[in-house]
Amino acid sequence: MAFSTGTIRLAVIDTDTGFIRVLANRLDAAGWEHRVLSSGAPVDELVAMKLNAIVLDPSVLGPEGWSYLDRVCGMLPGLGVIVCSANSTVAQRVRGLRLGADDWINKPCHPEEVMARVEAVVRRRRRSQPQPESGPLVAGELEVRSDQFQAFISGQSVGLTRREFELLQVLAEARGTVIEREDIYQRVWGYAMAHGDRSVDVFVRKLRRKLERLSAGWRYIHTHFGVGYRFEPEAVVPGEAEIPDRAIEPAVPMVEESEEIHRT
Amino acid sequence: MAFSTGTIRLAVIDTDTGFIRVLANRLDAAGWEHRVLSSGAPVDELVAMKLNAIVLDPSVLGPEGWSYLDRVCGMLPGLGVIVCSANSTVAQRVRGLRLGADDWINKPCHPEEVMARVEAVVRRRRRSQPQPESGPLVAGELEVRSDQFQAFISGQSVGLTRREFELLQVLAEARGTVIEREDIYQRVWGYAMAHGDRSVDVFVRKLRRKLERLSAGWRYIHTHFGVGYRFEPEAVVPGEAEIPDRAIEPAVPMVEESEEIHRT
DNA sequence: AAGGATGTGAAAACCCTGTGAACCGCGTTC
DNA sequence: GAACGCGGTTCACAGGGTTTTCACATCCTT
Repeated sequence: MAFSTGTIRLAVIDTDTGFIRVLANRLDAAGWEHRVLSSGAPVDELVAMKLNAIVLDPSVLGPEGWSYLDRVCGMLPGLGVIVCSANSTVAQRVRGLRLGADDWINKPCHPEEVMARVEAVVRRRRRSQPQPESGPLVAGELEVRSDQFQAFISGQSVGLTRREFELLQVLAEARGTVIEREDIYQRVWGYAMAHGDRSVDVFVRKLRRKLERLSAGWRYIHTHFGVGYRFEPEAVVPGEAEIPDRAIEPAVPMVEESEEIHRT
Repeated sequence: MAFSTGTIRLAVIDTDTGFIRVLANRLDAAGWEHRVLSSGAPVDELVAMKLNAIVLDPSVLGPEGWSYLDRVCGMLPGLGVIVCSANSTVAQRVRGLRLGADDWINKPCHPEEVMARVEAVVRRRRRSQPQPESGPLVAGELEVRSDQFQAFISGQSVGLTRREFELLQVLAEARGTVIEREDIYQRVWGYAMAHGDRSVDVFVRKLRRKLERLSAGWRYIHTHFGVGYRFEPEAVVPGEAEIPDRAIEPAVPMVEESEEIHRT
């Protein structure tokens, strides 16, 4: 499972329009979620934004700068704080860093460097902060627990192998979205899928079988012909199941055909 | 692994005598344990020093600078790396930070600022693991006492060596959670696991053997094929003999039976 | 109906873990 | 100073679980 950088949520607190515009461009290009604030937001608002880091120019806060910095660092020990100011002195930088800032950059500065420093700060924070562990993902009767590398149905382990589990996780995390085979392969195997490789199909088969054994009344993985697969827990209606002429795949009841097997 | 909170252990890799002398004075005054190296030490030597951070001037390494930086950051993800160089370009700083450096300072610089930045980096790394040390951890018949670097079963010492104890501690602290081999190695040995290293397996074997000798009725360490190990005390049910009764592939047999290769 | 795509079952290839023992480096003992 | 005990590392092999590969059946779109 190779997560790329994992997108970063960032807030920029500054009023220097030139700097902001250039930086925002780069942030957009890199796909970071960001927001620009023209004044110091209350700490609880920052909390609500669920940020990874903030870039702060203390000059927009005036004399309140130090106390604001202190408050933010104290209240949000998990937040990365990068100060970016013009004309700072050594004493100021030392004071800021001791107060809890993670880095202090001098303007003018290159947006690429700002981003690299934010990355460095967030990287180190993530490494040490054992992730809050997003609670177990639940869907239908299924429970996917990433801390166990395993899925459970009514408390029982589904007995998935590592690959099977990662496949399920990739699909389940995209709940409701169709993912193409190439993407699935890329995300689970970590490299590009060779032409004609059937691994994904085979693993979907194994997954379906194991899930079905413990959760017979539900269907979780749906096929989208010519595209890929989609995860979506759906209770099987007794009446329209088990169509005799298609003993193998009742997961695609004819009634829903246009919905199930449709290449958009 | 767990360093005390106060003092910082630092290595300075530089040959700039003026800079070194001034910095060393401050470090002494602050009571930091430090060492000056005039060339890049092999990674395993750095490991042995149990450092919190290094301050590195890549110019002493010549063209090897980048690869050295890469190697150090890759092998010692827990080490704080502060690069301190003269005449660096934005591109160089970005590259260094992306390679894994935590900060990049330009010379000339004030020693106080260097120290403040080192503190900031180390603080980031520590902030999360302030495990105020809970009392002795008890699991099944086992009692893990970190204050004695030893585990006990019904009052008797299990006779663990240091590595064995640290392995047990890492696993036991994560009670119930599967930990991957790479993570285990990283946390116990302190640096990245080389591909193909079997140390973890060997130590798990030793641990299991010693635990079993004094607590025959319990199993503590469970294997998760293709992933790693999980600590969880489980009483052995007399009725269920260790008969590897691998019946005719029930596909999802693992309800709660196999004890050695147990994947929940 | 043709042709490409997916479902299936099983064999073959590959990789992981358990295990015992040799091998090293170090500090202690004789 | 050499032998010895200890802890840690590296090897090699066995056994078996996992992944990949195949061949064929079935299904969908054109």
